[in-house]
Amino acid sequence: MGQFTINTEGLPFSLPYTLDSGQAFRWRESGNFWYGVIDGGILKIRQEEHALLCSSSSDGIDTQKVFHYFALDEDLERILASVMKDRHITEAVQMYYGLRIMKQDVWECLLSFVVATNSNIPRIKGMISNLCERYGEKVEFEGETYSLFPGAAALARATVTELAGCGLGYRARYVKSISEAVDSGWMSLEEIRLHDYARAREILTAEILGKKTFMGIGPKVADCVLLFSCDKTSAFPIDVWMARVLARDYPGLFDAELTAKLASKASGQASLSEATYERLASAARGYFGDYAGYAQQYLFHRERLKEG
DNA sequence: TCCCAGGCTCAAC
DNA sequence: GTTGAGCATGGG
Repeated sequence: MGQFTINTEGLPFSLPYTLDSGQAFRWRESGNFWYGVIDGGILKIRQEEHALLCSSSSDGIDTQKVFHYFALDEDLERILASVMKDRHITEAVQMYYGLRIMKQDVWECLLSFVVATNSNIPRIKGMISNLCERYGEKVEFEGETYSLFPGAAALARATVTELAGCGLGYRARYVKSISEAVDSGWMSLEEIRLHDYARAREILTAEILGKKTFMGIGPKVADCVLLFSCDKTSAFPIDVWMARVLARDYPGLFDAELTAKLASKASGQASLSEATYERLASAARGYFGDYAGYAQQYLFHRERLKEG
């Protein structure tokens, strides 16, 4: 039950670019305000010239929490300067200046991107919304009822059929087994967060006897989770949109063989093998540096909006 | 109606 | 190790 204002003078930040760039799927805009869930409570937020006007459903959500969630404590100017290596990324940065990589909850981020595979953003929002409405705790705020993101225990209790009923399709069994792994403590998301990028990614995509430890988590999902919720800013997720950008604007980064595989991925004809994905992402990380993930997000956002 | 989507799994080479 | 089919579903 708090209202507070955050002074953002001299702090490059765009709330709409950040919330609408495909890194989080639960924020909703209504009447000049954005509504979302942070830390088990509701946050209502609007950006003005030099301030963020905030209201929240709980006292736990304060200036410090909001600052951290939107990564306002990061030196964006320095970060962007470090990735502006060419005219393509420079143009994207200029167009969407102020877009930040949020620091999301790991569990919500992991489930969201597992569910996101081979789907599109509007539909992803629908699937996640269904999961929240059916399995999430309810919170009252300003006379309306909001649903929190369901915990691992609640989803582990659901049957695969029930989960599929949320529109998840074949992803339902991935959600079920990952929920069970987290609920039982077999998979520790907080521990994964503590490792460096390479090790964390190794754990997420590990295999036992030639089979995935956690079904539904491939290299791309892992990169999204690491970038958006584990502070691994060098992670460079490559989906069809990014394959398109790389094939068209960055052919010089890869040899002929990799460029050809990028092109077939970009046109939806084939998906990338784990080894190919790693070669591509590694080249991109090497080129853009420690904040390659920021470059990726600006390029992704621009590419997606080109369609209109 | 058809095509596509913040890909992944699994069998077959 | 690489490749290719199959996958559930709904938005455009």
